[in-house]
Amino acid sequence: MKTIVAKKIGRRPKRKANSPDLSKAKIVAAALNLLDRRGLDSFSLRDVARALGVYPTALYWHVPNRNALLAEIVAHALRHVSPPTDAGDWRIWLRELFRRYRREVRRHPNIAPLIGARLVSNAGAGLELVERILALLDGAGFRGRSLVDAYNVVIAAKVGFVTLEFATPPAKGIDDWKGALERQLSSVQSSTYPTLARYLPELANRAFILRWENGADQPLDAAFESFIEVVLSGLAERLRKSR
Amino acid sequence: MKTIVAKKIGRRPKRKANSPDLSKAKIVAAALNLLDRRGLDSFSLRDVARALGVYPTALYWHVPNRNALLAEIVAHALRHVSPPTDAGDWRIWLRELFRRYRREVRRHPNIAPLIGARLVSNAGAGLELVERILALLDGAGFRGRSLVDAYNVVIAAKVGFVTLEFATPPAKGIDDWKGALERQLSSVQSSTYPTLARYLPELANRAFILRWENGADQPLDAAFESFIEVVLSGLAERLRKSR
DNA sequence: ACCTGAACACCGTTCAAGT
DNA sequence: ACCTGAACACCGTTCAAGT
Repeated sequence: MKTIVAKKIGRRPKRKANSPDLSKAKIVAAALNLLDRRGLDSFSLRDVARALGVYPTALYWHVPNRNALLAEIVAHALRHVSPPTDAGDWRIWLRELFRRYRREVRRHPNIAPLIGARLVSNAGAGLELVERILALLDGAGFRGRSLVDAYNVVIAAKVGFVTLEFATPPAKGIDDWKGALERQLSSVQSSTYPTLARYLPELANRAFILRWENGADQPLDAAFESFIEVVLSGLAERLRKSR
Repeated sequence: MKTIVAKKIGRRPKRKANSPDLSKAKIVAAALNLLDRRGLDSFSLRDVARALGVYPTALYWHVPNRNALLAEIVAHALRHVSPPTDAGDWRIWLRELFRRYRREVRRHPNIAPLIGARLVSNAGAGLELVERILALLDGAGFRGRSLVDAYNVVIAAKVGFVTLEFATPPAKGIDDWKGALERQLSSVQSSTYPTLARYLPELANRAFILRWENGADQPLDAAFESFIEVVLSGLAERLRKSR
């Protein structure tokens, strides 16, 4: 009797002293940690549960399913991409946004296959950033359909390059795959592929399609900066023409 | 008796009359067909085997593993992206390349998560296209590090936008996910997100992050064309500066 | 050479049961 | 409310065996 009363009146019981005390935040943190270490191909809910010392099915109280958890992981990993404070020129602001985004993804490269190629992680970051980009482009002078297009160009540029740069290597049979690629490259003849043969030293493992490591091991810094400048000056050109 | 002799002497026995007669080409074709209809999330080797009327393990004689098969699928789906014949200006050629690439991906939208986000499909298309792009950029005037950067910019642009545009919606719980997104958008207040609220009709389901269908149902034609022009004029600008 | 067939070590998810 | 525990319907892959 007393205990029942105490339960009803006292503060929250805390279950047991050293109970796992699961929560969505803990699950997401453990899952991101696992994803960082093992990659998406070997990521499983059962491993997450194991890491938390809990039954696999316990996760389902806090998370609806695997895809939803993956979306939460992405949102959590990118929570600090929040836009920088206003700078004068819109180009400076966008440049900073692109760099910050890449910097955050680089901290958790294994989320790359989840950001560009899956719609699930869409609005995870909230609409704050969307509003800021729209306001910025509006302020720069984009209007109507031009603004919609410019917005899509910005997002595609922001996410596209980074998704490619950190694309995950195959988990299974990586050695065979690497070997095949290296053999393919080393057998390049200047008679059949003259330009490729000439530039091969600068291109091998440092250019898309011709690499066997991703941005986690071989960051494409120079290419990324070029990409930013191309997009920014291209946008500026479009703005000039639209008036 | 007769049959046995005929078997030994006659041309290749064909095993049985209506035998599956498996081959890598047949497997890839069946697999792509399945991928087109069901999506990557529900794609399985066992289903491929079922479609071919064969034991799952039979596939392993022709294909080393699942990832390798996925790479073959992508290569097969994009086999017609071969570069168009030479045009005068490098910009015209690249514009045509971008459009052709998107057109082919659009025929098999479910390969999108395999192209940008997985290194496995790297050199599947062969080095022919790489050589042509390099030669084109060299001819346009890019040299040394500028050429390497320009090449990476071109590939990132070519693959990036399309990967995003055809990013796959979540297979599980799609209704919940859609509902949540639509509710989030319909609750946008002009007091908190003024620009977003103003442009919401043009943006909803027609802009990255704010859509619940991908390019297969809602193609972003205008945005794609803008993206191309931004990249091309940006590259031209860089070329001007580099001399 | 090419496929069958059994087996292994996994999955995500549902649902009843406990506390 | 939150977790255990059993169970279901799957996976990819290895390996021996058949023909």
